[in-house]
Amino acid sequence: MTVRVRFAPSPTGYLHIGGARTALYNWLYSKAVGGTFVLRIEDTDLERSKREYEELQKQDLKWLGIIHDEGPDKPNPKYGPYRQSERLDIYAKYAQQLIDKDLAYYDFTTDEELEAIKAKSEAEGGFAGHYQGKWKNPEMKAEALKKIAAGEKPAIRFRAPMKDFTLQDKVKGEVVYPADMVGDFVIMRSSGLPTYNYCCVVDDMLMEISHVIRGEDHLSNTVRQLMLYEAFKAKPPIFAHVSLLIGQDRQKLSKRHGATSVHLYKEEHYLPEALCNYLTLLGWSHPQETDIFEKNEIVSLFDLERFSAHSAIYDLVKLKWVNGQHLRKITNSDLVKELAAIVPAGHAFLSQSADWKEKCVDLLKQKVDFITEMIPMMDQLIFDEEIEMSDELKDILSWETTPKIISYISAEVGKLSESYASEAQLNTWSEFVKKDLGIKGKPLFMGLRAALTGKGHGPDLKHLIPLTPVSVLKKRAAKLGA
RNA sequence: GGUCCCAUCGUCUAGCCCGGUCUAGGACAUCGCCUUUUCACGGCGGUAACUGGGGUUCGAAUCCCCAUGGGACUACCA
Repeated sequence: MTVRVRFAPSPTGYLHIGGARTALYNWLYSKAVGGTFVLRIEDTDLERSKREYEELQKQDLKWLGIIHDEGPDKPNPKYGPYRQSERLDIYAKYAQQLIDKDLAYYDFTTDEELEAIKAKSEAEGGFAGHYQGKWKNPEMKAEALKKIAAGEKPAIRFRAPMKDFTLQDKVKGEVVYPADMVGDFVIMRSSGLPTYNYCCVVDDMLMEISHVIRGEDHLSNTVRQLMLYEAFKAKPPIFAHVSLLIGQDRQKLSKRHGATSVHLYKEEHYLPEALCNYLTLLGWSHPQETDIFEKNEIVSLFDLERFSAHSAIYDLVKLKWVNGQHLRKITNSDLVKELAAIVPAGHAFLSQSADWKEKCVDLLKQKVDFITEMIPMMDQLIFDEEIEMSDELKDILSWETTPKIISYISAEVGKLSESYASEAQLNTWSEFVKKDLGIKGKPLFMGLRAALTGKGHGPDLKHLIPLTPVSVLKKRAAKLGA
């Protein structure tokens, strides 16, 4: 069986983190079974849909490495077009078929009348929003055609069959929808635009989508789609309704929970593979319980059997850790490139030697979880000439041995003509302090650190000092001496 | 309100389908120790969970029912 999956976003905003997750699952599955991943744009909501958002979402997907095989920019003539706004004639044609078979009918009810009906049935404790059987009068068709000829614009409503429907969902198992669950529903709006549950079915059917992996929020609606597949005498795809992402308060993930748009993570220079890694694990489990991987590494073992059925809280703390793990996997030369790209123009990092840069990132990546944190860390550790009087530093300065070390280091640093001190030089200083000044143990190392860095703690001096410009060392020593 | 879905450490989860190997495993976070004469990274260890109640069974985290809690849907949004 040829597997064809799709990701079908609405271009009404940036790519949402939840959308990215379902896109990822679809991508993973298509790769796992050698299928085709289709990108379809669901832009039938003319009010909110914008072409620029489509572009932005595509960029976000690309950033994540989720590349589609078919889509508006990679059309297959057999299945396109891929924007619903460009398929309006198709929806009209299929709607007409349903009308002809009396599986759907014209509906002239106004919004106000609808409201009234709804209010009445709710007041009676009945089925709110169920319009079953209301318009089944056969004479109404001729009358409807007359009205249309006169210029009235009706909606088209699908006649919901009064029977149970059963779905075999890959995640939820067997789901039974009772016969009176939904009433006749609109498939074509009076504006001529199709509704979601209808065009989704027409498209999935025509695009020969074999598996629909989507959010659980569509589970209830699936019964409408099942009805339509039956009306079209088409075999429904295999469905997998993955659980939703929620916030700390267990409510649906929204803006008030913080960063929910993928582009925000891109701007913050999160590693795309780290985001994919984290998102994959939020609802799917690795058979070996491995928790750090790149998406290419798991395509061979990805399947639809390992989804969890309950929703997951989106947790930035764990994402931070995952990002740090990926950061430490990047080679130093690649990391140098990444860092060079985000450092402010004219930053001292850029003018250093290749060797210096590699050693620098090697040192920094042990200290942080995000690339962006490397810049302030580097500034503080290496280029900062100022001395900040922390309690820790004050304590070290109060020892009687420390001033001796400072005056010695100050004089020694002053003698240096090269740009950087070597590790050997550091050893010489250290030996002198130990032998000639008679300082050893904690006072030696802490004092040396204070004299050279102006700080109470930090990375190993033998790695740090060769990276620190002598000019900075001189200024620090001068300030400490004063 | 109605219909549907869900329920294991604070969080993500393994185990559940095919009951015993579960005194419930892993990861994040947290705490402690080791390493580093500092910090971080790393290593080791601790605290911490089967929502409740019935039933089936020799035996239930695993199967069934009810309750409770959470969520989704209930649009001429997607």
